Amino acid sequence: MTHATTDRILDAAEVEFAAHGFVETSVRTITTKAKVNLAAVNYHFGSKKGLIQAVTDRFLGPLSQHLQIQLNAYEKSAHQSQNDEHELRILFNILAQSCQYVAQHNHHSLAVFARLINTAYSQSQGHLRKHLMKQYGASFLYFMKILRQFMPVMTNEQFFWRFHYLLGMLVFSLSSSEALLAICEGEYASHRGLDQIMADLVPIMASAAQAPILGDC
Amino acid sequence: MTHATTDRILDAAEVEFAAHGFVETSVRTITTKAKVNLAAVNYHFGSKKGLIQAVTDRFLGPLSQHLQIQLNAYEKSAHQSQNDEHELRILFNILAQSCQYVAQHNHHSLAVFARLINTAYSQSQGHLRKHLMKQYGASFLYFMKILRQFMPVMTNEQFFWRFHYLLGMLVFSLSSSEALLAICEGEYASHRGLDQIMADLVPIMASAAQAPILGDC
DNA sequence: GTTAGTTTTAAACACCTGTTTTAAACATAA
DNA sequence: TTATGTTTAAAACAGGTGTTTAAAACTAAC
Repeated sequence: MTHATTDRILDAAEVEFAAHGFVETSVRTITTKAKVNLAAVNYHFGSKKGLIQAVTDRFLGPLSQHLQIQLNAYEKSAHQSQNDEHELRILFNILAQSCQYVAQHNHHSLAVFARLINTAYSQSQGHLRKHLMKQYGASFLYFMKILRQFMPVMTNEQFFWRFHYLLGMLVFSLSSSEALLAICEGEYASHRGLDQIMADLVPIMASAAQAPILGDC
Repeated sequence: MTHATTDRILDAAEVEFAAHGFVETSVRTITTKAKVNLAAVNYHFGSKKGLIQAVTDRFLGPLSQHLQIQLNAYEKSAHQSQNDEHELRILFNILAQSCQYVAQHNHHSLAVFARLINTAYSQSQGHLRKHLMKQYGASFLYFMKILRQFMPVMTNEQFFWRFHYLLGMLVFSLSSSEALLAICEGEYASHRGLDQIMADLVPIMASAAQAPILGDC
């Protein structure tokens, strides 16, 4: 065992952050759940901020790596783009499968990750956003660059916003999946896992990506 | 003047909550910005929770009322449904305009509202969610009922999830608008307000509502 | 003008926060 | 074993949190 302490801290922090947000969860509850001394967080991660970044890194590192490889393979293979929507579905499917690949050993971690991104954007955690962009910006800019080719009929600005609208749908759906499952509990027979949700979203995102831009309705 | 104090508190709280979230903003900063004594919040609203509820009620009350009236008017007028997508756009536009109508005097309230919905759904224990559903659920079930007619080619279960995917896109986009604006600050010339975002989303949601359901990609 | 009810004020309360400190325990190599 | 570096431990630190208290100020009715 290399460092059981840091891993236990990361595991506990992941769960608590996802459940209650960054600000609402204290270092003390994390160290208590991890059965670790209070000072361990500052010793191993420097600060609470450092812990937050470490938690997200543990997920985003493998994700961006896997995504980059898949996108490289996609670009290498000839795509005579028969159809923009078809290519968009392939690309969103790559994103979905990269997420599932990273979360395959820990099914909770995908929901946790989505909630982390969600809170990073909706709680004004500017430091986290900047860190994420600095660390993993390249992978996602790469994804955006490829995606851009199949969303030609819009300006760069419109594309930027459209992309984040789509990303928002994905992030929110995953991070509120527990609540939604609780709502329709007993209502519907089939149970929807996160993989099912992501599969649902692929064609929806592809359609939404191609929706026209209207000045007025 | 009936109650300058409570109104000043609500106004200040709205701005701060929208900018920094519920947890990150302290009662002290609110009372300072409102130029009101610290104890005023607890005197007039009982607690910080009470203040949060008052802020959101000031938005959700008129919103659900306005929405209900508009939907009633929509149903009364004959709609020979030439086209599902067209009707969907009209309905999402009604939702968007209801939000804008309520937020016309205080632009921050919409972001606050979106943030509240977001946290209500991503919190694992949905006390807030249940409260909102009890108070304003009727209006939104009404909205869902009308929407359902123009999304016929899916089961009730599929409709339920699809609806929340769309809602998620709206909620996330509004509640993280501040972060998105910070990201593309200086990058693009035109400033995107919340009303612009909502206008963007109307055709996108209509397209996403009609996206096909695929077993596999 | 006096009284009763409401609102505002300043101070204090009790508690929780992230972080630091100092000493002890542990591990590893000479 | 001794020496060295790393990790853990308990305690304290300095500051911020929501809330409460008790006195003061104000407002309106009689």
